[in-house]
Amino acid sequence: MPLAKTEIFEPVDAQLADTAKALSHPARINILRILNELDSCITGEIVDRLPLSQSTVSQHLKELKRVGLIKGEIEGPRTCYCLDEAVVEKTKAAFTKLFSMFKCCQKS
Amino acid sequence: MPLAKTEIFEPVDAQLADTAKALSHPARINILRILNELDSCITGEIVDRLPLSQSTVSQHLKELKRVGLIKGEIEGPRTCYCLDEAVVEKTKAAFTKLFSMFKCCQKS
DNA sequence: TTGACTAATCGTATATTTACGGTGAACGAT
DNA sequence: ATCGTTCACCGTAAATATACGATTAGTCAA
Repeated sequence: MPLAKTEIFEPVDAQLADTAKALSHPARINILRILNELDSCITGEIVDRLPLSQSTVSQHLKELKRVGLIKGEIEGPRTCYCLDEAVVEKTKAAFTKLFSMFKCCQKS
Repeated sequence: MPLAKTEIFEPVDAQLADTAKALSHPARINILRILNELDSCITGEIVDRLPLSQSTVSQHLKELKRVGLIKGEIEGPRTCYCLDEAVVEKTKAAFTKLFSMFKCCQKS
């Protein structure tokens, strides 16, 4: 990408697009499912449940953390991750708002 | 990316991630808004409304078409684009389902 | 048929993403 | 103090994504 023209657009759309980017890999959606199921867990536990290396999973966690969907808390030698419920709810609201904009979604 | 490991994951997540990828650029979200507003329009009209070149817009349209969110119909020398309402509604449902999975989104 | 117009595609440059193995910092236990 | 464990981060390689100008194919009007 030769120059990210992302700052030219509406902040609302830029933000939504950024969050969509974080959701644009199945591993990351999977991680969200895992964290929702277990409430909170250690990196290693997520690694065990995914067919990816530790370093790759760590990168995916970083991306989810970047957009705020998850929080990581250091507990001794481990890091304990969990969903940031406030951000998850806000994200849900943002997508709901996007889709409720469409005329075709207002009929039903 | 050295080997897309995307096929290892659940088809549901892969599909959702793929659609999220299409939504992961503000220009593409903008295009969806434009098509929703105008019901249908020509490529050139979209180009006029975006701060991007014709070829770049064409690429974004191609990506949206790839995941089915929009349809393009050739009308003489032009192409007329519009939302694929069925796919938009299905996509809305898919995201709603994802977010309704979260415990924190069930409380409210 | 020629000329103008539209838009997809090609080629190119650059940035980002995804994946991995390896390293190292931080912690806890012995 | 040393050792093992955990995991973030580095470097690297390959694939994709984003952007643009230029080209091409197609259509319509004159």
